[in-house]
Amino acid sequence: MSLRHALLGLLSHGPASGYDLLKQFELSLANVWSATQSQVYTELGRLTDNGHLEVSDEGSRGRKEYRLTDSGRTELHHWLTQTRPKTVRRSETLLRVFFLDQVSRQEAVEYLKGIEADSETELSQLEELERSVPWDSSPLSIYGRIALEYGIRASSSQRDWAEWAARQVRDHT
Amino acid sequence: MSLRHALLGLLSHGPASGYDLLKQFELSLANVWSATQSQVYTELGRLTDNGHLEVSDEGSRGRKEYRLTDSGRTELHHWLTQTRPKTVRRSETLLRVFFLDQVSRQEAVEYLKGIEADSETELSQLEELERSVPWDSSPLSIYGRIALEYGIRASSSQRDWAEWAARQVRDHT
DNA sequence: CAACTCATGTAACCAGTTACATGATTCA
DNA sequence: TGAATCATGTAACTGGTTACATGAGTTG
Repeated sequence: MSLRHALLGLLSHGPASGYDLLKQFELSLANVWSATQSQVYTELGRLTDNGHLEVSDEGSRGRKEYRLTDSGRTELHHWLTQTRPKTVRRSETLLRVFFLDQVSRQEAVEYLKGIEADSETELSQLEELERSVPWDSSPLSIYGRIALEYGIRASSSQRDWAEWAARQVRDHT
Repeated sequence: MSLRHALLGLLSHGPASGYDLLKQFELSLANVWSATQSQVYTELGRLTDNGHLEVSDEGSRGRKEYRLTDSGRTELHHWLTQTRPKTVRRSETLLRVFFLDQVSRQEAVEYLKGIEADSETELSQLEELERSVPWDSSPLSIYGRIALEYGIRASSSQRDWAEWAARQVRDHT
């Protein structure tokens, strides 16, 4: 369960409300981990119950500000250093490739060209993002830049693969 | 819900039992889509109820063989040509990168070197698989080869990224 | 004062995992 | 005859999505 750790991680940079955290999921974390509103509020409740977080302030409009406890910080550190990320082996894109023999060759090429176009679009967006962020030498900047670079390399690699794959199918005699 | 379409896709190559399909998930589909035993049997029941599949034979030991109906074939074709794969934006690996500023620089480098090693291992396994399969010019071979190539490119790209990232962190003054 | 944003909470549902339960057939 | 394999089914649980519900403060 990584949502728990995403929340602990975000709160390691300082206290925030559920609403604040939700914005972070939509903005900075959008390409890395998604979370819904109901999920965030529910998990904040659980993390408070088990002592990883505490409500540090209650503001207007029912706003509650959460702060990481020592226990929460320990849990975050443990997750970062003592556990290995589990890779999810589930790609809808690739699953379809497996069954492309069920459609005409032209339809298969169209599918792969669609993937190529989507990857190209994503790549452009990430490159634009890279240009627009004022990178400095702070830790956040360094690691944010590294995460972004991952996305750039991944979408570029996927674009090249899709282009190659479409050619394989088209040229196949 | 792609498990449904994975089952339709597998059955498009001919009738099979739940048990047979489970083997396919463990072998050929392992790197693309995973499914558990309970999931497969439950979904086969649902697909039979809604007419996408039919029980074509009942063998010994309670074995039931399922066959794709016209309705099922139509659904598979529709999924392949009329719907776009949705990309899951959820990477535990990358989520951790986002919070690496919470651990020492040495721990961060160790984490990234670990990713590099894991990607390298995966790459070797996929390359070994590629060498061991007797590829021919059948549709299954063509598309299987394309799917495998995706994995090879992805793990190679991830390895390079992790190596680069570790260097960024180590050399950062 | 209407529209918008801030802000939280919960219920119902869907997909996927783990675990339990059972029994038939094959093979050494 | 005991172990392995074939074969299916279901219950309990976890993580994630969609939808509903409510209300306080801000801004034009």
